[in-house]
Parts: sequence; structure tokens; C-alpha cells
Amino acid sequence: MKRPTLEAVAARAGVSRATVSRVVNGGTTVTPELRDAVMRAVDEMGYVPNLAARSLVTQRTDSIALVVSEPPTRVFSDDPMFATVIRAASSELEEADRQVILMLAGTPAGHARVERYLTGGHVDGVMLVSMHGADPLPAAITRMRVPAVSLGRPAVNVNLPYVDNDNVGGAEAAVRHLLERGRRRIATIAGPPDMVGGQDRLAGYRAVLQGSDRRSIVAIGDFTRESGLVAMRQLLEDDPGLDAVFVANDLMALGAMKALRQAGRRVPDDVAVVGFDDIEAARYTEPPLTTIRQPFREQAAATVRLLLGIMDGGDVAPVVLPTELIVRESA
Amino acid sequence: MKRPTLEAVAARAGVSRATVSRVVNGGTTVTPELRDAVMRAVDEMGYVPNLAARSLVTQRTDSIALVVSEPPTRVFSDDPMFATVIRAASSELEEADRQVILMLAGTPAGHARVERYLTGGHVDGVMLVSMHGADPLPAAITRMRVPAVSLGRPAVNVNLPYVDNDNVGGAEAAVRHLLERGRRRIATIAGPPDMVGGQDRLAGYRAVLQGSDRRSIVAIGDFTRESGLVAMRQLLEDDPGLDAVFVANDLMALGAMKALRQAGRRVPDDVAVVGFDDIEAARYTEPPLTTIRQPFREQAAATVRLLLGIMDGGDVAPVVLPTELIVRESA
DNA sequence: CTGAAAGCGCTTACAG
DNA sequence: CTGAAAGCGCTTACAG
Repeated sequence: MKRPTLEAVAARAGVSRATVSRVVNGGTTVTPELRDAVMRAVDEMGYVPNLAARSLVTQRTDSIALVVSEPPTRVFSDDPMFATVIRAASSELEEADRQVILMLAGTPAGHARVERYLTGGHVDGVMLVSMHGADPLPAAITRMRVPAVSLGRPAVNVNLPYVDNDNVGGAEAAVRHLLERGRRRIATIAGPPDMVGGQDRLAGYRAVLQGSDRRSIVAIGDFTRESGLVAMRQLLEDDPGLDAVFVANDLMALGAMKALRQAGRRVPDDVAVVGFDDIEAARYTEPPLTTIRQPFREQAAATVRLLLGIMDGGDVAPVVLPTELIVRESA
Repeated sequence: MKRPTLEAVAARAGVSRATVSRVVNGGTTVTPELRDAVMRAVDEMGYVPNLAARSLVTQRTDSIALVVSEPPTRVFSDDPMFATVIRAASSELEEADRQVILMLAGTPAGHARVERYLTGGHVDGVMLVSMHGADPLPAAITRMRVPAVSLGRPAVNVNLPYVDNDNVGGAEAAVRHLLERGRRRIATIAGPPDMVGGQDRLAGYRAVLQGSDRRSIVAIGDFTRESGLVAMRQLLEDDPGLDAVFVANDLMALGAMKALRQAGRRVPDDVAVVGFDDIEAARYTEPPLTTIRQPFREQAAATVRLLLGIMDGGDVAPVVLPTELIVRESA
């Protein structure tokens, strides 16, 4: 009662294994009669090719891993980034007829397991999402010559093609907007120190303030709504006179606005708020959130194209997508 | 510049392939000297076993697929069920040293691709989550003798071991509670007709009402918050005199409470509300939601154990976990 | 158009 | 304890 093999199908159809292989793989050079006989045998026996055997000889698997370096709680959180990215990447990948394998690598043990899986040749390529600073995955993967790209610029010392949006430029635009509105004490809630995106946005904030002789006022969050709330409270305590805040992502901005409301500050009258991402919820806050739009979908699609291109021997140059200031009512 | 093979490592270490294989797989019957030589060669060459080749001979992959039959938008929605289940199942599976492969099968095309992947022998077993009525996956999988289990009772005609909670009993407890509180016109917002869990809860609701001569008042939702809101409006329009509603999941209950608030009905004074699931948000509604607790984590863990057991030749009897009425203030 | 044969990279009885 | 050899289930030049 084991699953039938090519051999068994060939025997039943009265042909060679090569012929069965040809019709199973859509080969065109088979006479209709043999073709029919094979098809019948395949149906009758319920034959399905063993993919391990096939990939052993073809040296390809037609699968791509989508590795998200976060624990499930964060991936399945209220941050719509993951859903958007995974959906866009999946549909792009499926269009290219590749199976998408989703792997969550949130813990050290999980990380090691994923590394073993990827370097073991189970996939033709890998797309890394949400990498953190000390991530050992890129090095291991590239050492094994598995084509890989990152959505988001990786930490400095790894040599990995990537797609990102212009985090620095976006942050600069946000802070400049605040300055143009006449704000004088502009604070920021930055992202986690081990994520490049967060750091780039902080750098953009600092660059503009330095150029205008303003003092930096910085609190750190971890991109969750709750951390935005906590950070905002911290900021208000440190500097009650602040009149604006640039928050490194919209989700934290939602938390920050809640903290401001609780502290009795009006937005934007007392404190102007600018976020980053332009998630859907940004349109429904009270008041609607001014933010930097980040093209998640295009980023994901571009990352997939970059990966597919590299697997095809193509260009490895990074791609950086522009961001856009979306002015609503919070600043 | 290709990746090194066992053969190459053997040549370098001056031993046979068999010996390399033994040390790589932790075989104990190798003299320390050879062992060291092999280890050194492995390190120097950066050898990593080709898993396709290994699984071809061992007939196992040590991977388990977690197939969620939903589109990304729903999996990554505000419904914490998916995160909870995926996390619990993953950690249980990793404890058993299995690689977890997450696959989203939300579209027909995706479904076909996943089926090909699973029947192609890429995994040792599969755990199905959130199956819908007409799902062809179970049949295809079992035909190929791939061990599989479902989290949630599958639609009637497939023969698939499963773990579920007592949906009927839970719904009955909810409605009985409403009756005991003296409610007379008890409506329900049911889940989608193609999902067994939703139907079982509806059956429980109907069973209790029939036993007490009450009329059923039914609206249908799809387990999302928004659908709960819409369904509640519908219900109020159909029967303005209703004084209680049993909602088939908490997320829809949140939507329903919003609709009630908008319609000027007080909870529980005018309309009592009971949900199902006991998600975290249920504790923070205004008023806190009375609901049926469903042990997501234990369910996921039990499903994994059932699968692992079956793969080990063990029992295939379904497991049904009890639910519990959690009385808060909404009813 | 079709088949015999080699080979993908491993593991595992079987001798020794 | 170690190695030669068979074999896992496929694909693909190569002849014919």
C-alpha cells in the first residue's frame, strides 16, 4: 500500500520510465496513444511525483521561503504591515508559479531550525522580512549560496541585496513639515535600536533638527501601539513643553495620541503628531493622522522581482522606493 | 563553486561516505580520530547535508505543514485565534523537533498548489486549520496516505481525525444562561454556513430554544467584527423587541455591542450579550463580555499530539475539549 | 518518438 | 569500527 512510483506507472502503462516522466512533465514528444495509456495509469494508481526525488536531480524545488524574523504574537498583531507584505509577496510569487513557504523565526531555536531548513536545499530562494540587528541568517544563507534578498535594508555588515523605502528621506520630510508649521520643540518616538528602519528614521529626524539648531528629544518604542503610549508619557514627563512629535510608525502614533488625550493635550493644537507608514487606521484617528506613506505592496513586489531576477543571474543592486508625506489634520 | 557533497567531505577527510554520514548524523560507532577528521573537513568545507537526498532514502522530512485555509487578510486580522493556534502548535511541534511549514491556502489556485506540495512528499504530516465546507484538501491528502488531522471538526463526509471543543455544549450553556437570566426573545448571530464550528453553535442555540418553546431569531455573520455589527443591525430591524443575543464568536460580539450602542440600547439592561471564544478583548469591553471560553492553546496542543500519535501508528479517535461559561457583565 | 542507462546526494544493511 | 555497494524515485542526455 505504498504510494506508487514512476516505475509502477510505467509497468502498468507498458512503457518506460522516461516516457512516463515525459507525459507527467508535459513533454510534447509523446504519441497520443502512449500518452493516453500513461494518463490512464496515472489516474488509476493515483500517482503523484515524489518531489524530493525530482528536486534531487533537477536541483530546484520551485519553492521560495518567506522568513519573518518575529514571534507569532507580533506577526499576528494589529500591525497590518505583515499581512500586507505577506499577501503581496505571496501573490507575486504564485504568479511566478512558486510555492510560498512561510517560516516564523522568532526564537533562537526557531532561527537555528529555519537555518537548517534553508541551507538544506529545501528552497530555491529566500526572502527575509523584518530582520533584526544580530540576525545570523543572511550570513549562513549566502555562505550556502542560496539566493536571498531582504525586505528592508539589512544591518551594515551583511552583503545582501535588498529593497527598502527611503526611511531617512521620509523622516526628514516629516520633521521639515513640523518645522514649517512653526513647531519649536519637536520630539520623536523612535523604533527599536536593532532594526535598521527604525534607526534610519531616527537619523532623518536628527539630521533635520541639527540643521535647524533644535534639540533632539528622543524616546524609544518597539513599533507596537502600547510602546507608543508609554513612550509618549515618558516624553511629556521629560519635556512638558514639547509641541510636536514625529513617531516612527503609525501604530505607535496611535498609542501616542491616546497618551496625549489622556494628558489633556489637544492634537494638533497643543502637540502636532506625524506618523510613518500610512496604515489604513491612520485615516480613522481623531484627528486623522498626518503621516509618511510607505508603499508596502510595491516594496514586497519589488523584493520578489529582485529575488527572482537574482535567481536568474540578474542584477543585485538595492532598490530604494520613495516615500510621500500625507498631510491630514494631526499636523 | 557548488555546495560540497558528502563525497567531497569524505575525500578530504580520507574516509568513506558511510563514515561521514555516521558522524554527521551523530552515529556513535566512530573512533574519535576519524570523527575529528570528519568534523574538521565538514567545518572547512561548510558542508550541510542535502535534505532532499536524505529524505529520499529515509522516507521522512521531519517537517509538518500547518495549513490555514484562509486568505492572508483574515489570518492576519484582529482575530487572535490564528496567532494563538499557530503559536501553540508551533511550539509543540518544535518541541518534537519538527520544522513547521506554514501555508496559507486562501484561494483556489493556492489550494491546488498546496495540495501538490503536500502530496509530493514534502512533509511527514499535516495539520489543517480553519477548514471550510467544500475543502478538497483532506481527501487528496488522505488518498496519498499523508497523515493529517484537523483543528476543528471537518465537514461530515471526510474521514479525518480531529480535535475540537464542544461547540454545541458551549452554545447550549450560553443560551441556557440567557434563559436563566429571564430573557425571553433571544436572537443569535451565527457563523458562516460553510464552517462546522459556526453551524454547531447554531445547532446548540436552536436545541435549547426548541426545548423551551422560544422562537429562533437568526442572523449570519462571517466571524469578523464588521459582520457582527451589520448582523446586529439587521436583527434589531427584524425584531426590535429582542432582549438578548448569543453571538457565535467574540469578535462579532464586539461589533454587535457597537451596533447596540449606536441604536441606543443598553447592555445588558436592554439587551444581554453572550459571546464565544473568550479572547482577551472580551475582558475590556464596556461592559465586560460574558462568553464561552474555548481553550485555543490546549486545542492546538492536542491536535499536534494527535497528529504525532497517528504518525506513530497511534489512535485516531477524535478529541473534544470542554468549554466553560465565563460570566462577566454583559449577560 | 522511445528506451536503456547514468546519475542527483544521501543512508543503511551487510561483510569484514 | 569501517567501507563497498545497493538503492531511494526521479530526469535527461544519448542512441536508435
